[in-house]
Amino acid sequence: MSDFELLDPSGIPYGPGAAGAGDGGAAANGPDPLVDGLNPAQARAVVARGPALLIVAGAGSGKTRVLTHRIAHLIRNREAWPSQILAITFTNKAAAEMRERIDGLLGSGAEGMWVSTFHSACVRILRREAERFGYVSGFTIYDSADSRALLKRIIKELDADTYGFTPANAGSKISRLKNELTDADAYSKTMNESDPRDRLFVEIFKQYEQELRRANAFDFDDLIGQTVHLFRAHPDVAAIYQRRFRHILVDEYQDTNHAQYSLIRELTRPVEPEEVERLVPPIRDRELDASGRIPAASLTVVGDSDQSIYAFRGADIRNIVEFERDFAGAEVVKLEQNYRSTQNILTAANAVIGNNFDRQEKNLWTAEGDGERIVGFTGYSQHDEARFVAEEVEDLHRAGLNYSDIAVFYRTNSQTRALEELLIRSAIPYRVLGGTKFYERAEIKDAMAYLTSIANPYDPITWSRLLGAPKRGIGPMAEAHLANFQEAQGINFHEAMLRCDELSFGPKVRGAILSLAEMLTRAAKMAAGDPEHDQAPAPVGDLLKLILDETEMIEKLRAKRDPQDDARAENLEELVAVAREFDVKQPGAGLIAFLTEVSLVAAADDLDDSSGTVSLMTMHTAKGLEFKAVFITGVEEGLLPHQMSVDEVGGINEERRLMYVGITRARERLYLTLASTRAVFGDVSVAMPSRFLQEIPEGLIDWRQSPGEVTSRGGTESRALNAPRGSGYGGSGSGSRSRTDSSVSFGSSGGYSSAAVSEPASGNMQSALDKWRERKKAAKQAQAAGGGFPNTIMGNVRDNGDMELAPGDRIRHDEYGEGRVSAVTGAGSKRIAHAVFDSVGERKLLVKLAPIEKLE
DNA sequence: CCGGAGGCGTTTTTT
DNA sequence: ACGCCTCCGG
Repeated sequence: MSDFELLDPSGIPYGPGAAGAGDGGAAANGPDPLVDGLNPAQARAVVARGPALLIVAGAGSGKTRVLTHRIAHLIRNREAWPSQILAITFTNKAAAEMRERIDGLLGSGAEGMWVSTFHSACVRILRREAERFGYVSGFTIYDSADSRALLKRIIKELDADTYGFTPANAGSKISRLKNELTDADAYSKTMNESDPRDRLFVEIFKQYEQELRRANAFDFDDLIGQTVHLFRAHPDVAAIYQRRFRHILVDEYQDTNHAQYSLIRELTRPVEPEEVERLVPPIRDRELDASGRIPAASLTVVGDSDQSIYAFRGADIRNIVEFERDFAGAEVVKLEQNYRSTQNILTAANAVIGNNFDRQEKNLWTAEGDGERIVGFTGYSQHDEARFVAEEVEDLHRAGLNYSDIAVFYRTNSQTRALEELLIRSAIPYRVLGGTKFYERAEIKDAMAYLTSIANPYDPITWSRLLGAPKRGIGPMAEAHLANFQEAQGINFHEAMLRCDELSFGPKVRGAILSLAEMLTRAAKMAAGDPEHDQAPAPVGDLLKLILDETEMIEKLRAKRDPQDDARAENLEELVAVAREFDVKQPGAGLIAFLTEVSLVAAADDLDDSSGTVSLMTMHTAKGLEFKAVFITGVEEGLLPHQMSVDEVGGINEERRLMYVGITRARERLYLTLASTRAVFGDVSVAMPSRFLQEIPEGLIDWRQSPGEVTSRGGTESRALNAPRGSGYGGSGSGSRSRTDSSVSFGSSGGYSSAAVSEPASGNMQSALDKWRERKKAAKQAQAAGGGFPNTIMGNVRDNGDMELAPGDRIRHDEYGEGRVSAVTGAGSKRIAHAVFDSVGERKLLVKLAPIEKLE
């Protein structure tokens, strides 16, 4: 991504044919592999020409196929060079796939085509044009954590926390405004002058903008917003891109926000004659229309308003609803035939989404037949639910399904804990997409801070981070002195550190600063290379290795006793591997390209079809993906729809669309699971089945265990169990709570709390506390020894140590009963026993953790 | 200046 | 229940 050419590789600028004048039916006679095999609507979407095209693409209706064929069709018919095409996708992975498929359709030569996300495309433009508005090309891209760190400083400085401002709430408000293309100045004109809180917010916003600029940094929202700003403030720059991109295609258009919409608007403006004159290289006559303008690029958007699920980050459904009014001469093509799912799954999806009153009628259908019924299951708790998922995954796998054909969805990331625990125990390979991502881990951010600072030595957030990692005796005091010096002298942080003799530091601190500065300077030289001495820029892997070696970050982690630190050291080694891989895949691309790629990875980019693992993700991350078997978990009121959404206008409808997205990801098998109690913040509470379940026709769901069964059974059991117990904490008010069944709760929390209450009676408060602490410590140690997976439930922790199992051994499992080991595979803590149980048949168990004992 | 311990807020979804 | 942050003792 070092540079880009405005000319086609063939050397002929803006060439083949008169752009925009194609008649669309180029290959009307004779077979055309790009159109044959498509249904009439799809074919129309491929060959339609004109200023604007909206493809309303229902879930699974083959829109990716249509998009790739459309682009290939344009190129093959010589209506456009690849370099004249800009295709916007939702994730980097989707972009890579689309490029590959187009390559496949054309045989070769889709180079020069821009296929990327909004954010990547904008970074590319901004890096190229940064100097025009006071940035330099090596600018840092702040992720939300960096933004929050900056806001935290500003809020502290302004004492704004006393007015209830937090980095999070100020950040989300700023983000919302930026998505509307409102900057601090514009906002200050519309605000309520008499509200001190509003005035303070404007001050925060202003300082935030200033600090970003001083740091030579953009936040996520800036990437889009500043590009729009660039185009509006510099028509000559805009003209370069307006001229270059003759065909713009945008996927998932229903999830574009105002800033993204504005970007598209800017890019699809004609170039006026006065700008045409200033363009270099010179314009050919055939690029111009009769009035001397370069005509507007043709725009194709693909979307489905039923799948709009990003309103919370500013997505505006009106962009797609009003498209026809917005872009004169727009044609609309509807794709309703589904090629992905069975009819049962589609019927359920249609039934659910049909409850949204504010939509256009649309029905998905398939020619493929009904398929299996949807399976429903209600567990007593989220662990019960997770156990069902794990067992069912194993059954599917035994039935011949690859693990990578299976996905488990949930509404919130916190739901992964219970699922992971059961998957680990069942020895099912899985992968969590999104959540706490690799690049968000502290140790990774620490190491990345060095690389970022090399590219942008003006960035205080990054610099502050690397000063303290690893600990080297440079604390907040030293940092503040250096930062003041840096600002006063107008130099960058590395220079300020090199000149720390001019400040009065003690010898120890001074030495630490100088050796750090020396290392950074050396690394920066390596990164830049030296063209005069024929020295190429150093590979990113070498830079990273230098940093890790000199700082001894890995060694220091290994020296600690905490097993978590071993995992951190491994993560750093993994990072080196990632960098090396980047160097191989994009030789000579350079440090900035690496940093950009890392900043813009999306959750779904991690998906690897060949990994052979079950995929866990939120339903948001699942958008655009498909799997043979899909589990939607936590289908409960308060979770799906989420509690937070019920008060928001349109909140429920958006949740319903989310459910719709989830359902329509499934090709063959769909499971809907829930639990009748769920632990939230540690407290167990009763969960009700989601309203969305009632919207699915009854006969479609095969309930293995219905919500009704569990409530009645669990209720009876739990009442007997908890009869003397009162509500909440104190157990003394017993019996006062037996009015309705809905207030019963299960699980161990009741047991624990009554034990805690009775403790003071038999001793003093102190000893009870000590005992509790000891228990907690023991649990922690056991967990660490057991491989350290998160959120093990206390009392459930197991460690079978080095239990020896051999084929033929009899074992007893807490849930499955007795069985016989048929084989043992794997090694060490990952040893897996394959066993046949008398009651439930074949199961795989992780020897170290499974609740089993060996029978003699 | 650094590490541990206790206190507090946290969870809706993401580029 | 957990992790982050702050406060306190070396």
